[in-house]
Amino acid sequence: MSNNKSAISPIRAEDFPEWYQQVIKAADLAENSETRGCMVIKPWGYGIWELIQQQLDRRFKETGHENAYFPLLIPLSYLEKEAEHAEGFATECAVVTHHRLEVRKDELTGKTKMIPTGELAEPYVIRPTSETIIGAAFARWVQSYRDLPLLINQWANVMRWEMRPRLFLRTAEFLWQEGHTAHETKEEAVVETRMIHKLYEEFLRDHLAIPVIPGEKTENERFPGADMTLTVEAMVQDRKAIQAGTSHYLGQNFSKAQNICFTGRSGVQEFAHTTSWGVSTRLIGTLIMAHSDDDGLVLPPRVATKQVVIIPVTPKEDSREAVLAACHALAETLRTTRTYQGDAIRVHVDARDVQGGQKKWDWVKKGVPVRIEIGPRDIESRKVCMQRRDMAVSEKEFLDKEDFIQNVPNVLEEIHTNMLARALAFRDANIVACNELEEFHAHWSGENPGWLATPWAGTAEEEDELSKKHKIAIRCLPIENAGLRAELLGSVGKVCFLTGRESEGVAIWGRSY
RNA sequence: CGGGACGUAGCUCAGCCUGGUAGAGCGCCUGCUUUGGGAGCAGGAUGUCGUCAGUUCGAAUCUGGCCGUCCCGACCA
Repeated sequence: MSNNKSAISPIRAEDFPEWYQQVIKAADLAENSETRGCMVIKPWGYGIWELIQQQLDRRFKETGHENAYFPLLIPLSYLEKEAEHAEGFATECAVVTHHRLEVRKDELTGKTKMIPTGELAEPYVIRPTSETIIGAAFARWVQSYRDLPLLINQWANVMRWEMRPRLFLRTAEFLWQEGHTAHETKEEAVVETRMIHKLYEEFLRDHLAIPVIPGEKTENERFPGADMTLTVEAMVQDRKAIQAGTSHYLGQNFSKAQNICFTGRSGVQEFAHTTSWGVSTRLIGTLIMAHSDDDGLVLPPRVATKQVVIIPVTPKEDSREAVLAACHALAETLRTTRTYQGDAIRVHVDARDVQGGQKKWDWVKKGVPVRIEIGPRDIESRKVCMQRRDMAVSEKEFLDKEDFIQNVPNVLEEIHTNMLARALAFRDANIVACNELEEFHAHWSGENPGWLATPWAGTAEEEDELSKKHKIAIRCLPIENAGLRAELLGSVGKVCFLTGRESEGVAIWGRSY
């Protein structure tokens, strides 16, 4: 039975937030758990995270960083050391106050109750981020300028008691990596901050096929306790912005608060300059919203746990075995002789005992880049039927099997390139220059307004007022070569649209997640 | 954390107003038919009705607390 209905309901145009949740469900990526605000990441979702981890971890190590691990629980007093930082996180901390449970049986009902006892003298905070406890370790580890730089990363979970959780985008507990480094000079620390910023930009582009605008946050939007916060901002399909990664130069704020000091080259005690930077499972939410369509998830090939799925077509019992054998043989050939981006092609033969149409749609919804069908007729003609997730579900291409085998890496790369180009075209079509205040105000009344690029010389208070009024924010002040169209940048004036003062640079405004 | 809606089978939901201990569709299992495709027919299994307490002879149904989900707002490194 053919129909032209989409696999996901509602579709994006009808109800974007609901569509997002349905995509996650249909692809079996994650689900809400019984713990408030926390998700269970299911194998198909966790597999994406594992690939993100592997590929990022490789790059961190190439740039000189080492992994370590620090405690989940942070003494409350540590958080109190840096006032601005403490305030920034105060409202979203889970606190551990007891260290044992007393078992009590209700005499009447026989039910068991667990009562927390053994109150702690000093409560612990479940880390919302680890600056303070890693800083405390750095203070012990650093004695001399010869101990610097210290380049540490940890893969960990953190917890922020979010008021409005959303799968992957904002969960109470989430997985991330947090880099923490300490340097002898400001210059070195800033170079580190920018280097990681660039690394994130490239990772998003080259691995997740998401174009981002690299830029700096204004003072209002900065990480609590940072001197400079760099961000990579992605636009998703409802034209909202997602901060996909951040890299902070923390100055000497944390080193002074935590006494990360060392004897410098001239024999004088100096405070280290520190940085921190991170990306999280929010990247998965970002890639879902950036790429998926009304038939479900669309996975960028590099983070697809299965890049090619082979579906046997077995219309008759007597040819079944031959078809299955051909499928497994093709899978084995692809696995052992072909690579994509340095890794063996990840191939899967779907030999489940379910209808072919069902299999096909399952893999469409899961976003597998390439689907291959092989039936008795294809074996005879030495062909395969290829379908690509970046094309319409109904589109098929019959290819000579040997050509296909040769071409698989190119096809995957083509899908990646297509996805990136599509996302880039969408983003560019939805950022416009704005030089007039009236025009600026009018822009935000639309349903899903895109972003504005404006000249800007306002104060923090003026920025705050505009932000609150329209529920927007300056997403970033783009750095040089941020990848924005020259035509767009060319039409941004030199005079601030709000204050009339000479503009200090371009600001990108948008609504965000 | 404020305002609103909701919580019944794996999923989507009906039943609740007018209390008498559960239903549909989809999914699942079995069989037959079908087979380049999200199929059809027949039969079958599955629920301490979110949780705790109260009212009552009796609670999915009435009342209250708590927990959770979704939407709007505040918050969001």
